[in-house]
Amino acid sequence: MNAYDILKERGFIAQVTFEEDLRKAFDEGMVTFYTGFDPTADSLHIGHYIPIMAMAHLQRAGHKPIALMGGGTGMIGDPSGKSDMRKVLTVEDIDHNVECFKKQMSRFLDFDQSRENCALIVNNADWLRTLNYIDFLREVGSLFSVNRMLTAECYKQRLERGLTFLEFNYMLMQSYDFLQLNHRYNCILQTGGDDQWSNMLSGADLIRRKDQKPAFALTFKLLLTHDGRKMGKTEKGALWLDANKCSPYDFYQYWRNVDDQDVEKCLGLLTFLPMDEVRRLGSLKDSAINEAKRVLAFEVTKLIHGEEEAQKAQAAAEALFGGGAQGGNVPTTTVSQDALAQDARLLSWMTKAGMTKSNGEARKAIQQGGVSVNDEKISDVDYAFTAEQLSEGVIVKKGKKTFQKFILE
RNA sequence: GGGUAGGUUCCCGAGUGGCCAAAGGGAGCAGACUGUAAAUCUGCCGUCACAGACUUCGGUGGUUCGAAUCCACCCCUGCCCA
Repeated sequence: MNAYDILKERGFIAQVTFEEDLRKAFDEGMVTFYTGFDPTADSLHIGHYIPIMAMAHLQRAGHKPIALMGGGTGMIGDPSGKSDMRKVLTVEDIDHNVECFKKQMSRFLDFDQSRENCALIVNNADWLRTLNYIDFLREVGSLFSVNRMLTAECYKQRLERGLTFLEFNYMLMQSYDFLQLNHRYNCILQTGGDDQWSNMLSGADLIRRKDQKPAFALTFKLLLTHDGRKMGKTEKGALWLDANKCSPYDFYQYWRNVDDQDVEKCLGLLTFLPMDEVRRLGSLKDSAINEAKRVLAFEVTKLIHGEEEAQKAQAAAEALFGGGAQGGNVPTTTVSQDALAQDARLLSWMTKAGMTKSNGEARKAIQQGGVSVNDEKISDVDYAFTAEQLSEGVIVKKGKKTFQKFILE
């Protein structure tokens, strides 16, 4: 099956240039393609996941992925979809973040150098940080029409709110990246999120105009819920792929709780399950669809955190929601003797464990009857743990879905 | 640089001397109903040692018994002009 059709069938594709030519290129041999990542944080989050999955699919189909780290462009900040100018990062921050990204990506892409289509990681700092301004203007700047740039959707909004020259240049930088990758690696396709469409188009255009060579752009759908909200936001912020920033259990729970209407879409985009299976699971109705959600949560957690962690998360979830039993891998907080002696109150421990944002919130949850300890509802706001209790471990439940285990050190 | 409109709690957005921890909406949390779903209804929604106290309305000073509200200077943002 053609690589393009695989992506299409699984629901990845939002916009493409020269659809038929690109499909043909995939058929004719190995296509080298790239996706850019802005290293503005020290972990990837779920928003990066779709492009990475797409890269993985394409690599499995025999094509060669390049993950381009925006070590240079990260110093500018992409204005697309941002209402305010981004904070400008230091060189040290960016270099650190690039390292973190590399690690996480190696779970999905094959970097084995002995393969012809092994994945590459390239940093655009290599050519951007040493760029000569005059040369750049003559070589690239002369090929861009400001008039046309101003009509691009990504700038329109910012024109009303203010746009700095620094940010305005982002499009040129990104286009120049594509040109460089084309020269260095014969890369002919850029993929990315749909919010990048205009930047990507201008890159492909640059190659076509400068070198009269074919170049393509392909965007993926953003991961949205059926009613158009961005997926992957939790009360703690973005859904990070790093286990320290978002535990495998929480990660599993997020997918276990997706809306019915979004299950099939998520299975197609976020797992490698065959599409027949995806469609079967997606067609389940009423409470039967919980089966599909279990599969989704397990598969996605497995891809990101490994099979062992996924199994632990699933076992913990099933024990907790199945009723009573002390699940194995619930997020756990260890309590030292000293700390207990200082403050044994339930509400302050809930806050320390991150179940609630403040003691006040914990207090309110208790007052409203939303907290139980070992399945026993707590109504006393001043409820305190005892050492005997904690030596066995205690499961605290807030609301229907938030569990935390406390155990004496 | 000049003129002008602004900067309010997680977000949007009211408030123009005491009745303001600050309307309304959204998000979030909890309760009911459910399928660990959605929709709906109800309560909560600055912090704390929680019937009380403390800290917030761009920043710093000032006027006042009392300031988110008035004054001065400063910082930031939009728009118009150069």
